[in-house]
Amino acid sequence: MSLQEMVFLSVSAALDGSSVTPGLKASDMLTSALAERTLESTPTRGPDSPFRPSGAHCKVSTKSQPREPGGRPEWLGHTPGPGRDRQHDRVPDGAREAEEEEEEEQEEEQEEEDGGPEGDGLPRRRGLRRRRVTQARWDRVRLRRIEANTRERNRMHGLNHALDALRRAVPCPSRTQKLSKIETLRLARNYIWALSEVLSAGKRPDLLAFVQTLCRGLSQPTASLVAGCLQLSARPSGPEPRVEAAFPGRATFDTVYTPYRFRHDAGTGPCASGGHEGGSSVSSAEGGGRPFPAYSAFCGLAATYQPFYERASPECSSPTCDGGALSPPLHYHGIFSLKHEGPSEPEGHSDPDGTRCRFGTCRRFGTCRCAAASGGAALRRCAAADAHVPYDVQLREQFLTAQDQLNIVQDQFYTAFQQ
DNA sequence: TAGGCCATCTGGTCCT
DNA sequence: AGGACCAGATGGCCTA
Repeated sequence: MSLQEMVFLSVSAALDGSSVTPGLKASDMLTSALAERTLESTPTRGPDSPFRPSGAHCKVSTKSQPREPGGRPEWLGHTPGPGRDRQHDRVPDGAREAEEEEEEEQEEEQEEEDGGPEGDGLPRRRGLRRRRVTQARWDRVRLRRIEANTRERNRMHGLNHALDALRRAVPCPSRTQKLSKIETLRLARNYIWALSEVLSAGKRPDLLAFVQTLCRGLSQPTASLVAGCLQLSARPSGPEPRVEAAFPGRATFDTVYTPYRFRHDAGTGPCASGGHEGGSSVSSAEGGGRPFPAYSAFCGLAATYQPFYERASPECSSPTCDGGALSPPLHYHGIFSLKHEGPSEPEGHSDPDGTRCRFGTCRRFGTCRCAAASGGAALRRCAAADAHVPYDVQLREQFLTAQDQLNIVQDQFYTAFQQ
């Protein structure tokens, strides 16, 4: 926006008594316009900005030439700002910066005493005093910008790592086509929902219905990919055959209800690295990389259990309702509390081995919350620590295998959002 | 070639 | 003051 345009807009806004830019008054716009003029046409955005390299700068540098974290961008060394003295680039001396800074401050103090740069004797208006952009100041600003860029880059890398972990937690990890970020989040949400429905139903569901739940809200390519990974042709409509008829045998169930890493990468993925990922405990506890336990095991136990869930509110029962009041249809003694309740803090204690418990039900304390935040490990530790209820332990320990899986997916989901 | 996806830069805002 | 977080802008890569 040119100075003329900004002045025009500012005046117009002043006449209207409104702001041109939300949160920015007309007077502020005028001030900023003057400040821009003061900076002697040194835009901070756009292709002419000294803060960004001209032309290609983004993906090329990271894909073809991976840039070292915190490394000095190539453009920095030889892209002087407009009107800059190239001599300064050859003398990046800290002493020189300090000297300039001192000189600058002395000049400003002198101007202050003289009553302004013009020396007219009038008291200088502090609010309008503009600090001149010196080389030292310019370098400092640029250095801070570079550091901020590095932090931002690392932050986004962490977010992407969490998303990768989430991709491995959901079914259908295609080695040829990576799920996009948004599709990964949607699929994870659907997966949580589908597993919750399995647990809440307490019986073997239709495979097709399961897959349809997985594919809700996904794009057609992703839905086809999911269906393909689950060895099911994507059919948006039509009769829903019983799983037993369409896919006899348990292998299909294991395929559907078992995340990829438990089938193929058990104990080797990021979840095996320990930490907060929560998957290693499952692998080791179940026999060091053994495939995830048979689906029927926990289904049978679940069927014998008392109803332990509450259905989600029907006003928005479809996972396709993005941003709506969507929660998995399971609320199991407080273990799951995604959206409606939110994560609660433990009620004044930790679980027996000192692990902070969140979200779950600890058998020992009854109201202790654990599991989701730390995967199934914390819940298992809570269970193993109590030796006075062997029957209950056995039942729940077997049931936890399914619970663990759901917790892990939720854990990945939380991790992705907490990054 | 258009559109989707992504990485990066950037400035603003909020928080510690 | 400095860092985290956020959203807009930009341009590259890939695919239909």
